[in-house]
Amino acid sequence: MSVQERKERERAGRERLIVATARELAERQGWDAVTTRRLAERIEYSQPVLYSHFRGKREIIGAVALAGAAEMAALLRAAARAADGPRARVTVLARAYLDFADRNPAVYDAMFRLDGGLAFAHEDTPEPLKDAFAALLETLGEVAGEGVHPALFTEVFWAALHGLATLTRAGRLPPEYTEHRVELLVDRLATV
Amino acid sequence: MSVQERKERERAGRERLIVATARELAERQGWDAVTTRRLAERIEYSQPVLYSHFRGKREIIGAVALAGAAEMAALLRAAARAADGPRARVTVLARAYLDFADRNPAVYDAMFRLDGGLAFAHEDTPEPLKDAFAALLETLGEVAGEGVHPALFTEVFWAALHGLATLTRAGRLPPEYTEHRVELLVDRLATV
DNA sequence: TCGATTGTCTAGCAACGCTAGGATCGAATC
DNA sequence: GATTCGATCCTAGCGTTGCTAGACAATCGA
Repeated sequence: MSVQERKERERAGRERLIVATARELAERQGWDAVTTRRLAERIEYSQPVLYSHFRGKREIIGAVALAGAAEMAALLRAAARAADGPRARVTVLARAYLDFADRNPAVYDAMFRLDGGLAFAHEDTPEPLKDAFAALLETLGEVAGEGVHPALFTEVFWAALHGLATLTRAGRLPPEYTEHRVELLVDRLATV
Repeated sequence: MSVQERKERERAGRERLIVATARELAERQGWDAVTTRRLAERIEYSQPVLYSHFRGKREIIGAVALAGAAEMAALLRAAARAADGPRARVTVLARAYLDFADRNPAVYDAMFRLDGGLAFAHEDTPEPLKDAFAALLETLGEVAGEGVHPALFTEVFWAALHGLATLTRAGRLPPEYTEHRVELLVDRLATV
């Protein structure tokens, strides 16, 4: 029995290694550089081993996305806790979101831009993703305003942040005015 | 002299054929299906011919993006013209934008999600892209509000639309409430 | 009519995601 | 302690990708 448990532990450890290595490689050189060959080499196993853990590259991206979502949710909650008052919380939340996207572009892409084979906006959405949205909702729901559904408000606010994050990184928006854009967004969207 | 002109016309025609075929194929089966081989087969030339017109696949995506930008700019202006009053213009503009993204997902991706090797937010940005932004600015600048730079306001509004478009199509946002989100966005962002 | 130039194609390179099938190793049995 | 047997892992290879070198043919100027 203990032998089998040890094997399962080792297997789980190797799986974490795969995900962490994929993330690191993607963050350092972009997702295009995350090939099954390179990834296999880094973890010091052969290619087929990857396929005993994941169906394919897509699922590896999905695993990175889930880990990232958990991390992001924690960061957002920590940021919100550190501010006083609904309005201030929204501002620091927005900054924290964009900061996360800026510091972890590959993880952010795995979560929201790439196809990681994950379900969204359904009841079978993975827990970490639902929780990341919940983290946004907790703070943004406070400033949705009268008669506006908090979830709908959160979706709109989130979409705006997502747009700013992706367009800025793609070079579509000059980065120097990000702070002004955030201020404008919070000013207009948040009631109070 | 006339011979050379004829050849140049034929060459230009073939280039348009390449771009149109790439667009059609991408729209029908997604950009992944747009391989140099398939594209060459459709235009009834061999692969290397593509490389005598474009540096590579990236530049073909870029060409599709430019054509799409011109088309989008015209559509946005037509939509805005059809509405009376600044506020109504903003609403139809937003709907027209999301509609374009929804009807031409591959072109939209070429413009704003994929790397088409185009410059952005610089003075050497291609004219069609600057003009598409200008089309947004013309309508959105009217409702930026006192003391808010029209371009900055346009960027924020655009980012929100872009977020809604991409997150919805990726299945991150349920599509059934799109109209409510647009209403909320216009309500809050537009002054007047 | 002949050489040069232009245009196009065939063939092939390295790298990709993914998989079939054989070797190897460790645990359980006699 | 030797032997079987199943799980584990690797070698090798398939089909496809973007892109290119070099051969070949058609066309033009002299």
